[in-house]
Amino acid sequence: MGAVRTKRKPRAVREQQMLDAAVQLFGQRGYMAASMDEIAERAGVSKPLVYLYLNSKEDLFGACIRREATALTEAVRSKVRPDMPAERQLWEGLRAFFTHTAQHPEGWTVLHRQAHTQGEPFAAEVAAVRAEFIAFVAQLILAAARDRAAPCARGDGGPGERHVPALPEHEATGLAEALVGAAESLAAWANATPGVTAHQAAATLMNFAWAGLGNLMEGRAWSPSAA
Amino acid sequence: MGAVRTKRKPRAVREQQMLDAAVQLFGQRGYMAASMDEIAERAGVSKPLVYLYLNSKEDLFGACIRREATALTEAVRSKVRPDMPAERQLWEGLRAFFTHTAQHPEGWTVLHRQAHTQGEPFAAEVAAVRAEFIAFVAQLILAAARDRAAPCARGDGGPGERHVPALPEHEATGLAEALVGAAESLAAWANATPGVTAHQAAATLMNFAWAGLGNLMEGRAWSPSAA
Amino acid sequence: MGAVRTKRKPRAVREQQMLDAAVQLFGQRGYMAASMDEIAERAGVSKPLVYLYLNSKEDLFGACIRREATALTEAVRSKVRPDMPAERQLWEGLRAFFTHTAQHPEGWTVLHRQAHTQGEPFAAEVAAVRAEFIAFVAQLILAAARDRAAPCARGDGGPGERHVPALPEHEATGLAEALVGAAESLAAWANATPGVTAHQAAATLMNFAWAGLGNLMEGRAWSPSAA
Amino acid sequence: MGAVRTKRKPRAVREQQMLDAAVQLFGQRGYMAASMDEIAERAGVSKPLVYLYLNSKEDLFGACIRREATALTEAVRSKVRPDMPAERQLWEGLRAFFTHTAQHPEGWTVLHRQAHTQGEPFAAEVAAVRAEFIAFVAQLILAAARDRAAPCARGDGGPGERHVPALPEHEATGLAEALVGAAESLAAWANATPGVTAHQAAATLMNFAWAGLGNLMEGRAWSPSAA
DNA sequence: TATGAATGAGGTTTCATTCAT
DNA sequence: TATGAATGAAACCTCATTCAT
Repeated sequence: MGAVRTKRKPRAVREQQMLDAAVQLFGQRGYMAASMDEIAERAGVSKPLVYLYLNSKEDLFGACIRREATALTEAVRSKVRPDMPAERQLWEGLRAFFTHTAQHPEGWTVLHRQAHTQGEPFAAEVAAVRAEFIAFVAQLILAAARDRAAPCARGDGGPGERHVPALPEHEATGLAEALVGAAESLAAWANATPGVTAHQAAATLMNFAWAGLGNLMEGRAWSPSAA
Repeated sequence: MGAVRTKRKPRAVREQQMLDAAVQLFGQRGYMAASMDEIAERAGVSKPLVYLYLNSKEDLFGACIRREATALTEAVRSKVRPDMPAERQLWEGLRAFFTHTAQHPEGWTVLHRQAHTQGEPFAAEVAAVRAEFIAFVAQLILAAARDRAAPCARGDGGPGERHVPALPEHEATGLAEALVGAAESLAAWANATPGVTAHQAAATLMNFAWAGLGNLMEGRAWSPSAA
Repeated sequence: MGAVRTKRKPRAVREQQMLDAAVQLFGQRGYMAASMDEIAERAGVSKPLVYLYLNSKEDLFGACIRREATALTEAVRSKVRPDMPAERQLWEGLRAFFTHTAQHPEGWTVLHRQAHTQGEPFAAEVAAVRAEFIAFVAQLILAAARDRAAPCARGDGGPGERHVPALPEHEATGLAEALVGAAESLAAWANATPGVTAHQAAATLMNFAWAGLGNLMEGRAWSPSAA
Repeated sequence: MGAVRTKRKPRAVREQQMLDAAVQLFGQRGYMAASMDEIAERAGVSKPLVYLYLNSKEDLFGACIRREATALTEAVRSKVRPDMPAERQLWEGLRAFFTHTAQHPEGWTVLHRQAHTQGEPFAAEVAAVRAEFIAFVAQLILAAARDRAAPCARGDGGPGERHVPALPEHEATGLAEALVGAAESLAAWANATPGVTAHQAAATLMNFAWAGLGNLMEGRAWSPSAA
């Protein structure tokens, strides 16, 4: 069965067909359970052609990961301008993220679920992309901390004013990790829950995170002793 | 080569050996890449015995998931008493969660990474456990909302007092999803980052989440128009 | 069709069946053209069993080479006693060699034809066995040279007597190489020519070689200028 | 990667390029392990062109064998004149043989090693060439026998003179087989041993063979009872 | 209870070969 | 003349699973 087998397309076209099929199947079944037979069939080509163009199952998987990671990164980057205030950057970034993952659910599954599961070449590859995201978010958090601190610094300097130290970088990374983790989880949830839009998911997360971060930066840290 | 093969142990003991081996290997290699041969060898028994006791690879994987899910649930439940305030419940629950995942990294990997990537029987099983967690956390959030609302309600009732409506359940679920997602992510991060203790991970997450939730419940919701 | 598939034999038996089949097919078709499918079928077992016991096609081929090389070496060694005179040792060795190669033609083909053809692991293996043979024959030639020289030395010592220098080792190796090459070639010829017995082949080669060697050692070397 | 692909060469040139590449690869890897892909690449042409000119892998291999066999035969034949004495013919022929095999090692490998190991079409082809060589050498041996016998016959006819019967043809063939086998073996040995020249190899073999043959023809046959 | 012996089915990969231009 | 695009067939190898003891 499979797709109709059209003939004699240029290489680039066929390669995209293959990657599309592969992302779908890797997303649905996982790396090992997706067979090259099935991928070739869904791409509408014969198996040898897949090997001719993409070399091996591992290489094919790697190509999928790279394509999807690049697409996601681009989608987010294109919406985030460095001259926006940090808060706005975060909001736009999250919206782009949830929008993209909603439009490419299999791609997102491959990146989020499957790539980690396989051995070192792939785990490392997605880990690198993810680390970039984390670092970016950590920078935003630090920038936001400065943004909030500035008005205070410009304040009256009266006796009640507490100096707000810059958030330690190490702490910012932990927070970024939490935020990104929450985002990843919400993306899967939004994809699986009908009626939840990307906009809503982004708003939920901003609600959850932003105000909390604000409090935190103003020195009102939560402490176990309070509980 | 393989564990020492001692003889004639009672069934329960043998079964635990097998599950231990299986959890290790499923965690390290994934469901498909872990072979029954290797599992049997690492368990120190012959392959037919594995089949005699656990029926099939699928059943074995299911048994692993159930055992690990139960253990994790138990670990958390045993630390959370319903008569604690919601905030304390959340704190203790998170601490238990991070402690357990740190002590059973392969089990956590099986639940978090591997179970999702296989077909329906397992994804559903682990999703069910996760849904319980989410529901529990959502309840805590709603309870906390009430806790915070109560003092206000008991307040002076002066003109400035705004009535805080109960957080809508749907919203609470989204927040719980985000919190649990953040927790899962932090668990993996803490396991992979030397020097991060379960205590610290829990505190980071409380810091991140709790204050924000508080703000949110007091009506200071974040809104995109502000950005 | 293949052999009748009898059941539940002990491992050692099955392994010999497999090696028998493999030697036959490797001999007839060559390493690459012989398929594991066909080997398994001819051995009367399923393919996975071949892999279970012999690991891989390469290992199987290696096992064949080692078995056949050992058998040939043993056959020759068992007939050659170091206390025989060199001439007798050579004769008995050649007879044993031609007898064995006549009785195990496929084994001989594997050693002589196929093993060289494949990459390094095997070429080296047979080259090692062959080098042992060459060295052994070279020793015999040198010993024979001494045997022949001795009576002369015990001669009258008159003015006509020329001292015969020990044959240089390097030369002996070249001669041994030629002799062994001739033997190898004659073995194939004898196998392919009906009516030529091992005894005759051995006698032909002794005729060809021994007298010539004798002349050579007595100083009557052939020289191009004579031609 | 691969040879530079120049354009529009006449067919004969292209064919030689292909045969050159094929002989190299068949010699290095063997018939089955050499792929048409690699041959085409090394020849600097596309694969369909190889098929256009040479039809199939089998035909290509056959063409290689024929080309190399013809070249070797020509090289030897051009140095051997029927009016030379048999001894001289043998010496010149051997020298030409060792010289040619040293200059065309892959071609020699294809003829000596690879052609035999494949199925019937090729083994027969190279066997035919070899049979011609053997027959030629057998004739030389018989001729030499007559050369040697003649002077004796013309001798004094004194009482000690034994009549030397013409060497039986069957015997001559066996001896020729041995000689050619030795030559083949020495060719491989000389190719693999640095510092051994074609001249030396030829001399070694003449030394080994000629004197022995002489003895043999003079009736001093070796006999097992002597050993 | 426990295991050595055995296999059907299916995986990835490669190859010789052809079509359409 | 020459080639990029494409594939049927078959190779090696592994796995989950069962049988007979």
